[in-house]
Amino acid sequence: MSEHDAPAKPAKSARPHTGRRRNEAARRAILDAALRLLADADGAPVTVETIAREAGVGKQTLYRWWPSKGAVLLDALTDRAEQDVPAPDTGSLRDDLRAVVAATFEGASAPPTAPALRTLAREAARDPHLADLMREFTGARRAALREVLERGRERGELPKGRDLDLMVDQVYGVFWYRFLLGHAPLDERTATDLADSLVR
Amino acid sequence: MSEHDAPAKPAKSARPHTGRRRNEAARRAILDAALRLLADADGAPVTVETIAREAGVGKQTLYRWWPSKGAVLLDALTDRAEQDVPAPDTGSLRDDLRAVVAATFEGASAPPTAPALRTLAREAARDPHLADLMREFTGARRAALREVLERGRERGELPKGRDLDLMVDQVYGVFWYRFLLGHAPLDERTATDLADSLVR
Amino acid sequence: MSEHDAPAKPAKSARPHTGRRRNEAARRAILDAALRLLADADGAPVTVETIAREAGVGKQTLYRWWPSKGAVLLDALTDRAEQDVPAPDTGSLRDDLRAVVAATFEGASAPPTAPALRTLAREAARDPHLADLMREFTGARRAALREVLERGRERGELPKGRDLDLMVDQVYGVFWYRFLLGHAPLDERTATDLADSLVR
Amino acid sequence: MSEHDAPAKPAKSARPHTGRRRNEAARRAILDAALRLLADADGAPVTVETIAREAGVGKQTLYRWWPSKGAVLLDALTDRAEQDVPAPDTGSLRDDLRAVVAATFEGASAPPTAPALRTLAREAARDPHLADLMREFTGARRAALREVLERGRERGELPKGRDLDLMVDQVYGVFWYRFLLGHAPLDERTATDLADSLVR
DNA sequence: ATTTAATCGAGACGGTACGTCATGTCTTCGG
DNA sequence: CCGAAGACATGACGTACCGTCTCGATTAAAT
Repeated sequence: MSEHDAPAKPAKSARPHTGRRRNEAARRAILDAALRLLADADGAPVTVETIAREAGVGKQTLYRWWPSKGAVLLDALTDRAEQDVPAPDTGSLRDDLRAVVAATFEGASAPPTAPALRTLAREAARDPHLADLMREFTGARRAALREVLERGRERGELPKGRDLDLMVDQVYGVFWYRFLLGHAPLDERTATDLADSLVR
Repeated sequence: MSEHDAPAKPAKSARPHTGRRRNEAARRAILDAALRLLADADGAPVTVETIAREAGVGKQTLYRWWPSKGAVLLDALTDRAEQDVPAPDTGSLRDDLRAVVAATFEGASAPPTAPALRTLAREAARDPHLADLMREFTGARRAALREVLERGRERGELPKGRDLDLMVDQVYGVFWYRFLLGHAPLDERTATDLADSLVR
Repeated sequence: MSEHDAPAKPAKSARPHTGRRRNEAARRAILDAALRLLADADGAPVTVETIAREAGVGKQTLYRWWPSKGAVLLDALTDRAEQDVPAPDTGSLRDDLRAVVAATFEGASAPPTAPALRTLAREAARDPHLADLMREFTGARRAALREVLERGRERGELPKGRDLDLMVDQVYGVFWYRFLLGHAPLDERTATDLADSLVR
Repeated sequence: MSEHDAPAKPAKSARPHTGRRRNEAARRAILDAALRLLADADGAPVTVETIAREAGVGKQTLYRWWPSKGAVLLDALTDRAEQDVPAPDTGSLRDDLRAVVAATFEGASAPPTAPALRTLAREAARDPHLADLMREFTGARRAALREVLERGRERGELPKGRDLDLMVDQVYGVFWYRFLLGHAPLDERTATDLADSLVR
């Protein structure tokens, strides 16, 4: 996820690489600065210029490695939250579901992540490139949740006919809808209710 | 891209301005132009400048009557789709719900509305003012749906403990989530499944 | 010289002008700021951004009225030094010539003008647009000097065969050559010697 | 514009790099490329990047051997036109002068040199380093011409009081002034007239 | 019938951010 | 250790929109 399609392209056979290598420190500085700004400015602009200055980096370096500002932001976010797609397997669908939903709600509501995620969504709205990346990102999340549901169905905890994709979207739909509009809470109670409403 | 110098039929002659009273023709021209651009440019910018030019109107006229570009866009959209909040009352919660959900899905997927709504959501992401308006707009929709649910509960079709707000958000959450990401259909089948999953 | 071709363009008959008029204060502020920077920074960059900031003006305003940074600089310089093309008429070619050359040398060496003129020449080297303007500007100067010479020739102070254009270029050639390279002085003594060498 | 992706025959194969010793072939390739670009792009930018690419050379190789881009350009030009400072000695000042001036005019007007020289002057305007080199270069030319004049004065062809430096600058002043502005010719007729006007 | 005042189209204004370009330095690798 | 490749920090460039602010012309209501 850290790049987009870094791999392969062996091409020119004999010359695997020439020239100075990518500066890992600069990459980190950029992602850190991006995350910091994303978190600090709750919904505020977050300009490319600011990220670059904050990271002590030239704008060009940023544009060299990421196709758009949004890509940096998403990268910054996922790079940190890489592993936290839980997908537990307790043997009970209800429990698994409650855990996943609660973790999703809580993870996204925690102080560093929430504003960052919000800003990210805002940026994705006008940056088609970032929108694609977001689609990819959310796709991964959906897939993880779907697996939990499939396990439950195999255990017979769900009727064969249930539309699993719809169930997944009910979870993430509620999450994003409330997260972005902010008209209702995303607390543990809600998580439990939501999970229960699905496995009824 | 349909922007910079579209044929731009400003209809100059047919709409003299009035003085003293608000010029209704200008208002219509603006809303029409906004809707047209909103629909044409699926996700494209839609600048204030463009709306004004397309409507054959000065920017100030626009800012005189709407507090922000977003307000115009939302106005343009709702002005047309004012009445279509159905809220039927068949006596059966399941049937009412199926109808509302299906109507929501279908109404938003129809050619003129879908791109407009999508663009609107995109604009709302960066325009706090429009975001507020959207909150209001979606609030009205939620209230309408909630009424349907309340009627059902009063008829005993729902247990007392059910969180009606959560049910409402499951409907609109799924709708917006799929509508904006576009990873899964918003067809009649889905509408029925979703409605049924709630009144199980 | 202040613009480029502001006049005329009656065109559309009935509507001589619409929209806000050009802000003369902004124009002055820009020219003043440009001249100040031109003078202060002897050869230093003088960026568009700086001029705009110094003048308290948006960059766009600058680009709206001048086709290039260089145009602003030249305008700033000529706008102030408009009238000082002397072209005296004492009745004696030698005296006229001495006066013109000395005035040219002195005018360009005076503290506010010299650095500005130097910067201008530097900018003209990379800005084709400004180069054109400079050609125009120097052309006017040459024409003025040529008139002095023509008067002298008519009085019989110069043989019919003398190439007046060459004489003019000897004056301005020496001036610019020394002015830009700075290897030799442009003092009154030199002015006299140069004038005398031409009317020998 | 002959820049971004010109056919760019880097002549990759024919010039393997050496290691340890300075690669004379690289030096030649750089000077040749510089001269070619200098001549081709009459007034166009001529970036370091372009020279390097055109020469099939890394930028660093360039900066290792020359202190600035301008140094390369000047080197490229003089390297070729090294010897043509004529300084003839016919015994007649008028004839010597006519020869030098005509040679200067003609040498600089020849197709390969003129655009290169023009670009060089343009670059010198913004590159202080190159400006210094140009000062040196022109200084040498002036010295050569001054010698011719001194010989003439010793032969009594010039009065003791004449300011030789001024005479020199009249020649080179006219040359550069016309060369850079291009408002009048630098032909043989002009050369003769100019020489004659000095020894009158 | 005049005045008055708000409307209209047009468009200039001060800003902010954008994405690109060139410079000169630096780092890496193969020969 | 040279040379090609190319990443890096810097900083100016010219463009796009934003929302505000004049303009002169138009026109309905108040005098």
